Amino acid sequence: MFTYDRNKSLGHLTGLTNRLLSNRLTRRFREAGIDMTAEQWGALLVLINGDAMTQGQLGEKLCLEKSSVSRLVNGLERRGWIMRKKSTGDCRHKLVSVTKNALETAEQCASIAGAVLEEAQKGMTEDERLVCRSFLSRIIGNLEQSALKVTA
Amino acid sequence: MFTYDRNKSLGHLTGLTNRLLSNRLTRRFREAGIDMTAEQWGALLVLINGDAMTQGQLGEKLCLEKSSVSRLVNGLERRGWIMRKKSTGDCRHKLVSVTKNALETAEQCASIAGAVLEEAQKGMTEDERLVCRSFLSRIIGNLEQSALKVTA
DNA sequence: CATTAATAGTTGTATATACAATTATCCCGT
DNA sequence: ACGGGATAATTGTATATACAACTATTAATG
Repeated sequence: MFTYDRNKSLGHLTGLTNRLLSNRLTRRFREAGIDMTAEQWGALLVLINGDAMTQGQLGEKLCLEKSSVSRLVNGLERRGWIMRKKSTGDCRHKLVSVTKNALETAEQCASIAGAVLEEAQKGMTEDERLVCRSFLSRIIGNLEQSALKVTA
Repeated sequence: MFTYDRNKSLGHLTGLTNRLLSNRLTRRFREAGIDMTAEQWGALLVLINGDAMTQGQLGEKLCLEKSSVSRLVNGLERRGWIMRKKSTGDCRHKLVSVTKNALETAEQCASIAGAVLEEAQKGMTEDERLVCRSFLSRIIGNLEQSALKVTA
């Protein structure tokens, strides 16, 4: 007969970790009166550190399907965290850039996100945290090639 | 000014890892003609190794909100992988159990899932895989207490 | 230059998830 | 036995995500 210890499965652990992290961060934002989700914050970070880019470029950095980017950007736009602008060159491109309001709130968001990450990694040394991230990076590298149709 | 290396953020890495893993597994199931998602497989595993249980118990094992369990179970039921049955004792409970068909397909699913995990962890020693999982477990333990309302 | 290819984004549809509110049932204290 | 509170599940609503189909625009090729 067939056995499989689900609690020792990497898939189980990463799924749970991700869900807990995302859930916690979104709640902290809400408690702080900031109308932003963990995923929106992830996208915003890319834009803050990378300046204006097209949705396609954003999707590439986030490893997200273009339709998912569309909807993520919808949410960010509706909340006033980003702006869309048609590119002057290629009219198919839409340039996404952060708003002044988002820039002003970013420090607080970063502080909240930092606190959540600290809480998550409590009891782990800097070295352990680094090793943990390096493992995840290796896994991502292994899967990256064919996991998304966009990348295929 | 404010800097934050998103690519070195645990949140970024776990989100990406989880997305890639789930996406890849679901696709492999589809390619094999098995109408099942990675998340459904996760739930099924709990049921296979734990026998019939209420949706609440299933949610506890999966760390899922009850409404999410409802909908996950809907999907599994619609596809014929599980059955719902009102408990004879407490009529509020619904007992969830796997179908014969699910049991028959489980071996193949486990094999596919194993292949995906192997692919994900390619180049990592058994020891490294273990350490990686233990890190994730520690993070989960740190966050578990207050991350879900159900648990609070 | 006109027709065909490719590309960027959006929208339809489906699943996964959380939170709030609702429904149905049970249990407890009086 | 009844009424109030607790509990299990569902449903409404919103976001996150993928895939397929579509639209609009650009590029490429004859």
